[in-house]
Amino acid sequence: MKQPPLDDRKAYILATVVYEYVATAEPVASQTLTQKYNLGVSSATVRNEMAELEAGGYLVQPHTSAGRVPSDAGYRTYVDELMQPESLTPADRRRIRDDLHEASRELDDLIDQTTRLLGRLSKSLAFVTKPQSGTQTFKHVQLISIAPRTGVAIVVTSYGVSAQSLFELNRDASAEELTRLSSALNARCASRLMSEVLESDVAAVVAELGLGDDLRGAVVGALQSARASEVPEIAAAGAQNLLDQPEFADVRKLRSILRIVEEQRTLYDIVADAMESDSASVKIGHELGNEELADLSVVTVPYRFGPSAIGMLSILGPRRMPYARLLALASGTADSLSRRLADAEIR
Amino acid sequence: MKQPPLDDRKAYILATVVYEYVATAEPVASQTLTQKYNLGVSSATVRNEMAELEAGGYLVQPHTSAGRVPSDAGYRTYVDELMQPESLTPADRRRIRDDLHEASRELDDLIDQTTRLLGRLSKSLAFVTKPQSGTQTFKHVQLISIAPRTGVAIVVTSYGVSAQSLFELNRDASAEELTRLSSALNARCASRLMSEVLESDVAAVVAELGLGDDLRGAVVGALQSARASEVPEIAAAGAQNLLDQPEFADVRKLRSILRIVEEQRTLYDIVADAMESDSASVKIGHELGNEELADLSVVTVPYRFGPSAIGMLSILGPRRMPYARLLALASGTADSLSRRLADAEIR
DNA sequence: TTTGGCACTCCTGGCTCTGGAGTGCTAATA
DNA sequence: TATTAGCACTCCAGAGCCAGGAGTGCCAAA
Repeated sequence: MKQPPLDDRKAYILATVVYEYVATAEPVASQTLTQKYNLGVSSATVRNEMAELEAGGYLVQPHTSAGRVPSDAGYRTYVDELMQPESLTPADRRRIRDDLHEASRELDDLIDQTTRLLGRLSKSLAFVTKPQSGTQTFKHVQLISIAPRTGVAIVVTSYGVSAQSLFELNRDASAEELTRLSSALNARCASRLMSEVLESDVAAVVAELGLGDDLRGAVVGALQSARASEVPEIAAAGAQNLLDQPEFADVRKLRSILRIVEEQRTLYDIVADAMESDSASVKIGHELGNEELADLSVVTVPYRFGPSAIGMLSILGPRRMPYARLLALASGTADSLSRRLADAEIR
Repeated sequence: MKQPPLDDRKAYILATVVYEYVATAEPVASQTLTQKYNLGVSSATVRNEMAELEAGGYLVQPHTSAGRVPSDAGYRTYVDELMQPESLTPADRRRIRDDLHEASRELDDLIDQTTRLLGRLSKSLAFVTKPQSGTQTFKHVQLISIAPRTGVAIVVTSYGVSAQSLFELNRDASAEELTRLSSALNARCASRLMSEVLESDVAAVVAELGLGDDLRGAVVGALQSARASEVPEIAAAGAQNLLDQPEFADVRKLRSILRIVEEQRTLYDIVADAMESDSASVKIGHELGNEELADLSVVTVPYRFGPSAIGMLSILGPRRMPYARLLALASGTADSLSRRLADAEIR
């Protein structure tokens, strides 16, 4: 498993094997390469090179007399060093623009629609984490009485309306009372980061106005649901696209995936460190850290609100995926989403 | 395909075949019946009876020398006339109560959680339509200014907060102005059915107060998203459960299903007439009216808000499903959901 | 009307065999 | 030394075949 730097010809052969395997899903034979790509050498030479690439850990042979298939390390080298970055096709670019342009302004709906779009374009399973609270700022809270002893607290953040929560009171609260509380809270907390709007702020204001514990609870509840939870919600779409891939001819493969999508925790673990690094990331096979997902890969790209990443947009597919194309697709979609969010920002 | 009424023994045999096939997924042989169920007759007699049941269209034979399997008509007769209704097991009852008790009070979340619960309990694919507007009444609208020229309109209905919509204005609107408009709308429309709150009402109030077209648009937008659309949203969960069933060993089966779940239209068509009839309904195989779903069945049960059905709760599984158990499960869950909604009602 | 008996059908799984694809190695060549 | 033609070898995929067994249908007897 020594991995010396590859000379040009080996690099080209590795890249070609990946390319061909991605396209055909069949182990790649030396002869296929010499026929389809003009290497200028015979298939015997290619065989020698391939044997060395296998010794170096870049290729594997499903069985003795079969062609070669890239290993995790092979894909990794391809992604890091060999592949030609692609840019979006005009058709895709237009499609993204149009779809997101007419998308909802509500944050949740916007994320859902983006996820579905990405699923369709990538013909894979797409998933998108909903924004985390990092840069979300508090804009407004409003308490409304909607029935005797019943009210609703609405929290608006810079991303838009992000939570409402019903509450019940021990007694009727007058409209003025609620308005006074709302105004005082707004004055005290306006434009702070959501993470810095604390329960103690609420308690202070409520105490100052001489109001009851029930109102304090109502506001705190609404703030809590407005703050993203530790594991953000994740929207997913396009699972059925995976069924077209030959690697899922066996149903058991699929079961693990569907289960993982349904319990979002694992999905989140996969993208969490990409979120940290704040840049595009590709995880290949065993790099996903989950034996059940060992023949899958994930491409992850952050989307932004202003300067900082607030969520991730991912594509999950067979390890044999068109990495360059999917990276372009994810980046393009993330850019559009970021722009869309910036436009809709509440200042 | 004559279908004379079945004598007792034939009925018992048919019921047993269904029961056994549901349990084992293997064609049922005459000997299996005589061994496992004490029929008091020999397998030869059972064979004769089964041949007649086949002539009557209740059973089919996968091939000449195999056991029998129920036909659509066989299942239908079983469901309509032969099966023993079940009631919930105490364990399930407790599970439903506990899960829904700690569920969210927000309508959307509540439906999502109910769907997941039903998917887990039924070990099948569960889907639940979100409420349609039939009996939803208008409770409250509130316009809030949250930034210069930007506001949000919140609509609260009897089901709870059901829509918010951001709007922009040509000019700054004062808080009083917005409050006045909100109050006037509330006074005019309180407790009307959502379907009877019309754009003309909004226009009238806006005109009366001498306000601008932009405000009118804002309110109308919020009302529109609060009204359920023609095809309501449908929550689905548990697709991966289907993978455990032998009928999905072939991946192509699954593809159709996942596609149908993703585009909700077909799902809605399936339950739409059950919605009309306002009672539990079972659709078996071809009764679903879709060749791709011909070896599936669906159990559908309405849930209520007060006296009238506002949505449906369905379980989709292989035609070979435990009908009595799933009916009990769906009914029990629907009851709990209805009760939960009634408790949370905003009066 | 029921039932034991029996011939018959058809599926399933295992086995063998063959063709072909692809390799690795060796020896010749540039 | 790097390349290549040639060839033996390996292994898979698919076809064909066979045997076992499960289950039926029917007949004739009870």
